Amino acid sequence: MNIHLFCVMRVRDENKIEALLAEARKMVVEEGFDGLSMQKLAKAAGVSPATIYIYFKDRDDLLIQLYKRETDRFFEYIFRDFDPEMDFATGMTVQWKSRASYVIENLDNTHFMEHFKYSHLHQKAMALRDPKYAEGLKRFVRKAIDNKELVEMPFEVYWSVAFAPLYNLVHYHKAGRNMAGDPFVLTDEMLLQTLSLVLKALKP
Amino acid sequence: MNIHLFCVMRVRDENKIEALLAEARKMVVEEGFDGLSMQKLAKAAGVSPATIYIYFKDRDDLLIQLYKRETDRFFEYIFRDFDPEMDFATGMTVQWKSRASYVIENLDNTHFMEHFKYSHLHQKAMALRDPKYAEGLKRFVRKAIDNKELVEMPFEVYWSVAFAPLYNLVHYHKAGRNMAGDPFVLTDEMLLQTLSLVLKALKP
DNA sequence: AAAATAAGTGAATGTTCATTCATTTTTAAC
DNA sequence: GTTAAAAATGAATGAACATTCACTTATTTT
Repeated sequence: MNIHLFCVMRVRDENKIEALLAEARKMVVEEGFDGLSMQKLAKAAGVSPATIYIYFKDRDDLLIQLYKRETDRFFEYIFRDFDPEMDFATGMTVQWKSRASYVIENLDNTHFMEHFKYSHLHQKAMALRDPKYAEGLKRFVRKAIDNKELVEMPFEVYWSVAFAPLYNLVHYHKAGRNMAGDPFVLTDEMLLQTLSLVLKALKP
Repeated sequence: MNIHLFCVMRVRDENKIEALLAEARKMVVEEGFDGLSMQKLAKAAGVSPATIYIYFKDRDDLLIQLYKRETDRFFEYIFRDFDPEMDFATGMTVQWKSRASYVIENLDNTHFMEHFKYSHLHQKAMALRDPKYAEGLKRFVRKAIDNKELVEMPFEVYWSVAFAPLYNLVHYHKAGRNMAGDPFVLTDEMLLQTLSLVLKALKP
């Protein structure tokens, strides 16, 4: 074994990885998981099919890495201004508005993340998640319940009441239609009203 | 043209259609849309691949027909005991509990419907929907707002606050895990609490 | 500039895909 | 039991699929 073994090497091209993942996301959002083929992806990203396999073990690995990257970016953003020690109303508002602005500004990324949650790869991908963000939110909720700022409830009930309505509205917005097929555009006013309804539900 | 043209004919085998759709749903739920191939489906349903094309135009048509069948069955069930003329608290409770019991008892069907909503076929499938159910719910909401039993809000905000938390909880339940990867089993108590939180949010 | 090594490739591999077609089977009316 | 017509089929088709491999290119240390 040579001491220089890890020194003589050409650098990984991060731009290629970026391009591949961005194109893959676009293809999945536009045509579904069965619309993502490795040869079409290679062409769209301007590389050879073989190059994909330098950076990713296989197709599943590429999708899992993409999901991990998307969730990392998402969590980093929404926890930037959030502190579990905030009082409940402040913390909820910060957390909710961060999520809202991220998903509105990143409709494709959000669509991909939500779509991925229904795939059989989701289980495998969850194992790679950094638990620190979920832990922070859990601590925030536990503290709020202890302080009587939040009705006592399981964490999953809290999460579902607090955030599921937001993602549902954004899904309509991305489609441009509501559940009945009517045209729909999400407004700031609707977002603020939804937040206030959610707070009303959760506060004692 | 012969008068017997429409009399001499072999009957369509509804069992085959049932078997095909049931197996297709199972394959999509277990392996995703890219896990559904026509040859594997034919084998699973015990027919020849060519037989599928007697009943369905192509793969997309099969998926769209399946989605239509699932949503029809779902809406028929949840509107069975519901009447738009009910007062708000009663109507909401009936509607919510119907949805809850259907989705809990039909986890695979629900998973398929939710998954399908993120596919590019969803737009096409929505055009086939009978609008009568959505109309009933809209009338119910309009009347509740007029009667001051429900805060004034867009229909989409109402729907999202009212029902999105339920579907989110059921998604965790089906996976057996919450968003953080912890084991999760949905209980009746959680369902009832979620309903009461939602009612609190919506009532003036 | 030579040597070393990873990055990158185009063409090829064998497989699986959706779909079709020539043919046979089943059914129901006569 | 003959006839008509749809139902059903197995085998075949060509396209598209994920992945690999022998090879070339680029980069850095020596």
